[in-house]
Order: sequence, then C-alpha cells, then structure tokens
Amino acid sequence: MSVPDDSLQLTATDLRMATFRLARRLRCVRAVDAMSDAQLAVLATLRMHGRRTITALAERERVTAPSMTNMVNGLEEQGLVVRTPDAEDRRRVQVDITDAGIAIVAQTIQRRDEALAEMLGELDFTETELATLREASALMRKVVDR
Amino acid sequence: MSVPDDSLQLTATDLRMATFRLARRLRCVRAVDAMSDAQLAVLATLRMHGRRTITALAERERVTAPSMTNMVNGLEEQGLVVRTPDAEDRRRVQVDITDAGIAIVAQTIQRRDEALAEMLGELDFTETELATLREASALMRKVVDR
DNA sequence: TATTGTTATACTCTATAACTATA
DNA sequence: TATAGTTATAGAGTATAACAATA
Repeated sequence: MSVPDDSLQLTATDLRMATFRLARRLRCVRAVDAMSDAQLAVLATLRMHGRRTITALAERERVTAPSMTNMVNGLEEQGLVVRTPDAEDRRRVQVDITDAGIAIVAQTIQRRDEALAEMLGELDFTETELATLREASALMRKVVDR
Repeated sequence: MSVPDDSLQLTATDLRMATFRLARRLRCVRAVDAMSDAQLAVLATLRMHGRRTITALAERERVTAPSMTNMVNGLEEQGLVVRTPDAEDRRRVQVDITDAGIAIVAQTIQRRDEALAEMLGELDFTETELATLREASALMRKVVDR
C-alpha cells in the first residue's frame, strides 16, 4: 500500500462528517415541498436513465417491489410518471417520466445548485479553494462509482 | 466579488452531485439495521450536545413536537434514551442518551468511517489526493456552519 | 395567556405474505 | 415452475388539531 492507514482513517472521518452535514443541509431544498426524497429519487433515476420496469426501479432504489408499486402509484396520481404495458412481455410494466416530472427534477436540482452557489459565494472562497472543492468532488465520485 | 459566478455555479453542481451520491452510499452502513436515519440523528444530537427537551430536539431535527414525542417513545422503549422531568419547569421533559444509545452511535460512526477508509484505500489515492479531500471537507463544513 | 408536551387521527413509505397474470 | 406486478396488512415516521399541565 502506498499511504498509511492513519491517513485513510483521518480522511474518511473528515469526509464522512462533512458529506453528511452538507447533504442534510441541501436535502431540504426542493422544487415542491410536498415531494418526498423517495419520490424525487425515483424521478431523478427515470430522468437520467430513461424508462424502467417496477422491478428494475425497486432494485435501483433498494426497496421491495410492493413499495415501488406504491410509490409509482403516488407519482402517477400526480401526473409525474406514466405506466405503459410492455408489448413483448405482458407481465411487465414500463414506467416513464412525464414532462411535468422532468420539470420538477430540473427545478429541484437548479434550486439546490443555486442555494449552494450562494453559500459558496457568501464565504468569499478563492479560485484555489473552489478548485479544491471541484477536485474533491471528482475524487468522491470515483469512490462512489468504484 | 472575487470570483466569477460561473466558477461558483460549476463548483456547486459538482459538489452537490458528489455529496448526495456519497452520502447515499454511506447512509446504508449502520450499527443496527433496524435503526432508522431519524432515530440515529436524534441519538447523534444527544451524544454531541447533551440532554435536550422535546421542543429543542424537534427544532434541531426540523420536525414537529408530536413527531419528536413519537420518536423519543420508540427510542425509550429500546432503552437508548431516558426521559427525566425538569425540576425547575415541570412542563419540561429532559431527554438523555443512555450508554446503550451512545454505543450504537459510536459503532455506526466507526463502521461508516471504516467502510469509507476501505473505499479510499482500494482506489490507491495518493497522499496529495487524500489531502485534497481533507481540505475540501474543512471547506464543506465552513459552508454548513456559516 | 403562552408554553411544553401528549393524544387522536391521518397520510406516506416501508416491509412481508399471498395473490393474479404471464412466461 | 418461475417471474412481474399487485393487493392486503402492519409498523414507523411524518403532519395538524385538540387537549392537559404548568408558567
């Protein structure tokens, strides 16, 4: 190994604390107050990866199929997704995000980014500090995607 | 202002995405699988800041007083917190974390840090990259605490 | 009167078990 | 038989409204 375990542990502790606190702070910024994190996560998945079956969505969100059925019911009632029967395998149901659903995800992301950008701006960070945050972001995504 | 809006917005978007993904990944690591995020957050607050009234806990966790009453009931049934009537103001109830509650918070934090340290180790990050993550963590905490 | 906490009630998200329809 | 999805039912966490006890 190239670095001592101490460096890894210290870095992990710092990063864990900072990540949870910032996520918690940003999570409460939404396009629609009534929208739950669970619903928003389903919409974000559909927006990024396109139509998915109930089972595929349940696996991705790590919930059971009945839970996903329930959640898709709620989203469909709000007009944010639509169910389409699968032509090839008639047991399956494809779930698509609607334009209204896309708009809510886009607006939530925009609000969070604006809120965070404003926080960064208020602290008068230097270009060097902002660059550090961007480099760290790239490293964090490597950790998640590894 | 010292830096262009573009830098702020780009940094905010990178950091928002990385933060949410890493938090989501680490959130599923717990000492006890049956423990919810909400319960864990209450325990962590009590461990860090000491005894608190129901109202103070509700404000800190941004939930209503009835919700906090409900959650404290659940934690008390599990022996993780205890209610103590306030001697000075008998309307109040002080909530204290027990040794069992402290142990669960400590174990969860340790598991998450170990999981993250292992992820960092597997990617063979350099000392420079680890330092970038620690610097970014400090900046993120400044954002949250500002 | 105002504040602190609880109870009553309801809605959402979660689960497991049992069911239907299809492969 | 196995798979995809739904329904039935239950528990946890959330809310608002109404209440009791205390300040």
